[in-house]
Amino acid sequence: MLTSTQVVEALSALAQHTRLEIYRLLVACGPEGMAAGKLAERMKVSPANMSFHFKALSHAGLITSRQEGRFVYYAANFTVMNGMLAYLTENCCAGNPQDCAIPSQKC
Amino acid sequence: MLTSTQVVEALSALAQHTRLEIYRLLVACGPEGMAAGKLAERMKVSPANMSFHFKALSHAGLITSRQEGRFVYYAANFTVMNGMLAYLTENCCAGNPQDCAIPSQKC
DNA sequence: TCTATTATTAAACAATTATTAAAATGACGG
DNA sequence: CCGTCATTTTAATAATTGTTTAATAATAGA
Repeated sequence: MLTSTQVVEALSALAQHTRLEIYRLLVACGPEGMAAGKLAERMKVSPANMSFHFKALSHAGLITSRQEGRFVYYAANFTVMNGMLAYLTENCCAGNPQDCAIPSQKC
Repeated sequence: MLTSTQVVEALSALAQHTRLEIYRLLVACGPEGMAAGKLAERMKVSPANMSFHFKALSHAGLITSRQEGRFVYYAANFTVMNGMLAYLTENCCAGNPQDCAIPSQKC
């Protein structure tokens, strides 16, 4: 279970065009992930800027990294994404995943 | 279907403590929604600041508003939330809602 | 109409974020 | 060790965001 602070952090990390694309790409890449440089080239973003975005994503726990020789591979971590989706579904969707139905009247 | 730009906008709108709480509260409130002032009081936020946050949320399409006498009632709109969840599930979760499984290797 | 109430807008400011360029770190092969 | 490659860090800057205060609408009731 994620705290609301963790959810806000994850939302912030994904609330930016470049980072949402990075995450999408890493999801498609699978558990092996992709080297930082290759990702930077693929996204047409400078390596320094890429590092900045990696930091935001990994601080939120959305990606992991591992060193392999001179390369650093990044990969998507689904745990936080799942936690975020669960939080939004339970707390912001009246508990109805696919069709957020009419919620109970409480005001 | 939401565009990635719409998804980023929705994520940005929710990627802030006060606004996530506003949305949560409005979901719990149901379709009748809640008056702006009451919500501001409940959240311990100044009316002006509240208006600022309302604007972000309604610009993203996450809430709607209606005038009723002197009051303006805000209510959660599930359409965009659903679209956002669908986008994240399909594009950022390898299509596996509740357990984002091991995705296909593409890199 | 005058006044009180409810909410939004505008202006000002502090704080945060995204980007770039330059310097620094760490890893490998000779 | 040296030099090079891959990445990160730092510093500087522009742009965006969140908050406050004051001013402005819009509505309702006396």
